[in-house]
Amino acid sequence: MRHEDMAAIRALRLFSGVRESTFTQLVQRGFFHRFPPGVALIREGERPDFLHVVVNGLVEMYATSAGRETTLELVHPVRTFILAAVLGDLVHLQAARTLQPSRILMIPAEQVRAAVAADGAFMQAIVAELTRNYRDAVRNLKDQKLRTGTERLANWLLRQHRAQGDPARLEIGCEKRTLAARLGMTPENLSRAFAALRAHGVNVQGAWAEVTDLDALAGFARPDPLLDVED
Amino acid sequence: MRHEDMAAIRALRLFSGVRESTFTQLVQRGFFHRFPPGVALIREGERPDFLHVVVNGLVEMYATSAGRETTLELVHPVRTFILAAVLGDLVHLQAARTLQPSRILMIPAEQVRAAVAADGAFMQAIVAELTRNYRDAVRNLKDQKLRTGTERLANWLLRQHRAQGDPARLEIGCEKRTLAARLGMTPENLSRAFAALRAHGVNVQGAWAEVTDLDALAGFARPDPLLDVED
DNA sequence: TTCCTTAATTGACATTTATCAATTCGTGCG
DNA sequence: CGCACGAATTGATAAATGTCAATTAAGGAA
Repeated sequence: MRHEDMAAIRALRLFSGVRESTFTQLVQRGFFHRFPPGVALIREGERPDFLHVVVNGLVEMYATSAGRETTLELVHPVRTFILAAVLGDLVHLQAARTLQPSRILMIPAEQVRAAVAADGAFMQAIVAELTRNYRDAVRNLKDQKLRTGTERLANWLLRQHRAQGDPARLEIGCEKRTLAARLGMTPENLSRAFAALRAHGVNVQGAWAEVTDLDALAGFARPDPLLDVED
Repeated sequence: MRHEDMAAIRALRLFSGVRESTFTQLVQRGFFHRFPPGVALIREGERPDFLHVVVNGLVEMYATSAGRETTLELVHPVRTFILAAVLGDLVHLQAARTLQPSRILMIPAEQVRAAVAADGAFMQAIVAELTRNYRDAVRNLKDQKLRTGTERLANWLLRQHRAQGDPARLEIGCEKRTLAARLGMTPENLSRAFAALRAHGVNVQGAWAEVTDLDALAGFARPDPLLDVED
């Protein structure tokens, strides 16, 4: 494994404060895997074999029911996913697939559970991480229930803009169809939402969006610190 | 405190396996409070003072943004709420108010955090509880994104029917306006959804709903074990 | 009981969102 | 380079949901 990958993984909140021996054991018992885009990593309803860490690429968490499908989250590097299922050995409520060529560290679930029992600091970090996951889910639920599709897009753009360091042009970072599913709308309606935001200082051009009038966009989006700012 | 209340609280997943001394200290440092209906217990954006346990009555968790409001959860006895915020000393993402006269045990947040540090079994129980909360939130998000309003109502009825022991008539348990907000729709649309379900074996009469044709209702609702069955 | 207040329902209409179809755009491959 | 394929956009229409207004139903207080 590359040294900078290791450092990035070590820097994860999930491992902050854990003993060096705990961390090295977890990583050494795990293994890296490369996947092309479109590979199913996790299926709904199955039990977890590995805790996953996206080191490179992009992973989509999605869910289906009665023939419909939606995207719940996009997992960028460096982040873990399916922690809750691994800890409780519970069936996956979400499926996962690669959207881009991705390198993923897979740590055997049994190792994670053993490490939790052995290292109190790791358990503390896990409590913090689960708290974060829970609160992100609540924020997503509020976003979905309290805002229209165009408002969700506007606020997503504001969050991205900020996360990317307030650039002149921000990168969308995934196909628009994926963004649409993530925001809980159809691709057609995402197009119309982008069109509607032209009147509020947003210009889309392919995979990039230019924010020409931040105040106008914020005026329309009405961002809410409890919804749009992480802890 | 009544003995049966104490027993019910002790039986909470959150306290399963914790040392007797941990439990008694938490409860003794806490205190009971009675509230009439409609009392604001928690405000969004504030920091947690107490971990709450609903021992009696009914509490609504709700959230607002940009002038809109929605219900995220109804907390029935005996259940805790705002655990995640208490553990991390994080601002509340949800507000809480009583819907019925309620008795609530309030445990100082500082006590909870101290107990976590002192009792490993308590921390384990907390990991399990946070996992559950997270997964419930994910289920709610899937419900919201993958189903129409009428389908959410149909599946809610199926879950209630089962939870109440498959009775001939099930109790709705709250005002319809509250149920509407919980299901992410307006009271008007809830009325229409109930009307639509008459064709699928459901008869509403005031605070009760009669399921005359379970198969028909299930055929319409298309319940999903990953969505409608708890772990 | 009767009155009064609020919840619930119903209807008419507006808005939002989804669906289907038809182009257009963009990118990668031959 | 041009072609081919999938993504994205646009238009037309339908379905779902929200809003406003009016009416009915239900529950609590005098």
